[in-house]
Amino acid sequence: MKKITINDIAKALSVTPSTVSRALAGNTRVSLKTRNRVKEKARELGYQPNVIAASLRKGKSDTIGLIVPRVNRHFFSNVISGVEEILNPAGYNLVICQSGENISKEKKAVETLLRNQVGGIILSLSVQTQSFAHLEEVVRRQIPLVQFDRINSDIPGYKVINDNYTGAYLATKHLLKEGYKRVAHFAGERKLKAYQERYEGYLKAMQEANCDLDEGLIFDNVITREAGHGTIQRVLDGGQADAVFCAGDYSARGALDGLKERGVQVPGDFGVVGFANEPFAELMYPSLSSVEQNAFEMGNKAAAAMIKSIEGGEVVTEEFLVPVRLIVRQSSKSE
Amino acid sequence: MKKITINDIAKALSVTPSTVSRALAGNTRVSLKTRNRVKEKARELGYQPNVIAASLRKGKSDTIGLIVPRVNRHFFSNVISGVEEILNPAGYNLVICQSGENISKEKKAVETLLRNQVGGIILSLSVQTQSFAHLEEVVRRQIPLVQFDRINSDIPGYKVINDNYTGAYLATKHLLKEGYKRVAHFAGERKLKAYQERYEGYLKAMQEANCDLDEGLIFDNVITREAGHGTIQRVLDGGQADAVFCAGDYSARGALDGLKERGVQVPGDFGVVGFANEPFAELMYPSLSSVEQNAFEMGNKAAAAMIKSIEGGEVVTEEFLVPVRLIVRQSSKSE
DNA sequence: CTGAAAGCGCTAACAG
DNA sequence: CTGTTAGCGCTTTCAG
Repeated sequence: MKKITINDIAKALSVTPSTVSRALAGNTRVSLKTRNRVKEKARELGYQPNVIAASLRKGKSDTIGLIVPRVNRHFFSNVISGVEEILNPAGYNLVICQSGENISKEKKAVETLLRNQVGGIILSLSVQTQSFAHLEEVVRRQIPLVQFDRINSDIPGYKVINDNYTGAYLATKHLLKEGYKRVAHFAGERKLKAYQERYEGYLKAMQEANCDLDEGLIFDNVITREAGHGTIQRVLDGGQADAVFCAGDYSARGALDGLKERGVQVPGDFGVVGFANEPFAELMYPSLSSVEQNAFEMGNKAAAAMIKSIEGGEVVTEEFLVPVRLIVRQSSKSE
Repeated sequence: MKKITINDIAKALSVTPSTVSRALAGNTRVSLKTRNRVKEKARELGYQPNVIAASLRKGKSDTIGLIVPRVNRHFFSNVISGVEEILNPAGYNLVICQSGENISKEKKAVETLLRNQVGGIILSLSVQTQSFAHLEEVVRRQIPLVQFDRINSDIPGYKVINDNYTGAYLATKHLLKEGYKRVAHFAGERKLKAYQERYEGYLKAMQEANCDLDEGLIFDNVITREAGHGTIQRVLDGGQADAVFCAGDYSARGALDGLKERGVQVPGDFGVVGFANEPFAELMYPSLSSVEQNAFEMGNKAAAAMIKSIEGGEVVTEEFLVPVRLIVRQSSKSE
């Protein structure tokens, strides 16, 4: 029941381990005949390569680390699928870590991946993250780093982001076109670029419509269902808005809950558009209009960028924009 | 920009690498003073242990592999969180692989994990899986294996499962109690124990109610939304049932869609209960009654079982039952 | 309490 | 086309 190694194959065939290693790697410098004998014997003995040993020797591994805030978010789990779809056929393995939207878990995840000598790290920042020493360390160690969605532009390397600006612009414009006049915005953590861009897209649409830009229409850091639910009450009490564009579907859901409780007619008296097109959006009553992000494609692009980084050698700083599209449902109709 | 190793620390302190290794491991056989000097110097130099090298030497790693059909299923992503909650504090890392409900991807995942010398594998079988050579290989190699949810009882090792039987029993009984007479069952792949048990729980409730057990009420392998949608048409055409207990929420959702299209009143004319309590269950209209599985706790238990396997040494075969509960919503009321 | 030495399994110069 | 040799970074006997 001993583990069988290339040495065992070598002995059985009276060749050296180097030859076996080369043969297994498909190196054409060893004769086709030998290559086949080696492969045959390997199968016969039930040989399984020890990638740990190979990684140690090569100082590199074919494992890519992926850090996401949480795997049970529709968006992130689809990104994961997208990443896998590219990475697996290319011979890379994926290790997934969760930061739980928590900076210290994020740091620990980075550290763990580095200690495991991963070949590269793909990550989306936690909302909490404000300091970036852990990312700088990755760069300093020359480990390829690809950021997606929630990124920090100051860190070198490839980045893959949604066209948040356009999505927000379209969503807001749509509400205005449907006849809503005073569109509020439930923003996310604006220190994160994704949320800042949604904010800007919203602003742009409002300015184009010559809306009197009221700071009182902007509510920062409203991303959870609870926050959405609480904030919509304040909006209704103040009476300053008749619609809201939310930077996320969860706060939109909370807002819809709150509106229902207060007996406000949606759509009609109040319009709501979210962002992310979570699976629950189409199931709600009224169904929630939302901006769909192409999570799967983001995953594809991030993985492709990672492979390029690894194989390219040098660090390239470039941002890829993934298009989004507005999905109009009931919550934002004119009536 | 060289990587710093224990040798560097050893040189800087004029001790040997062995001492550094022991000191870092907290071995009390080295003096407290030396231990502190080593740790201090390690910090100063920015030392990061190379777990790859340690794993190679020890022939074991602190990485646990987790194989799930897909991460973007509510149930599985919650299991992941539950597993992480136990594993991380215990000093283990988690590698997550997706089988995509596909036997060959599942086999490849197992192989990859073995090649990476993981310390153990936690998995839930893909629906497709009918042959188990890959699991036997894991056992043969003496790698701890913990199965959860979709398990094969013939493979040795710990198993963590839902109380599927009771859940199905309660769901079916509830429908009967609400006045539905002829309850159909949309079963899953009955070769999988989880689905077989749900089937048996259903049977038991039907028998207790002295229902004329009609084979025509049982529909095998109906787990997707599409299958549920298609099958409910046949049920309605046949007119043999006035309610259905589905082995999963997706088929229940499909059934609900189909019933709505046909203008059948739910609840009232037809009752529906699902299984899994997916997030969409409470949002549907009518909201879907379902059996909630405690995914998070399953994850906890599976992780704890894994640690026990690793630390215990010998293979213990034992099944842990995780309780479930029926959540009654609109779709199964009497009217 | 610390050191010396060997080796986990594999790869990659360098030779021939 | 194949062999020799050295070593990736760490842990662990065995000595002392």
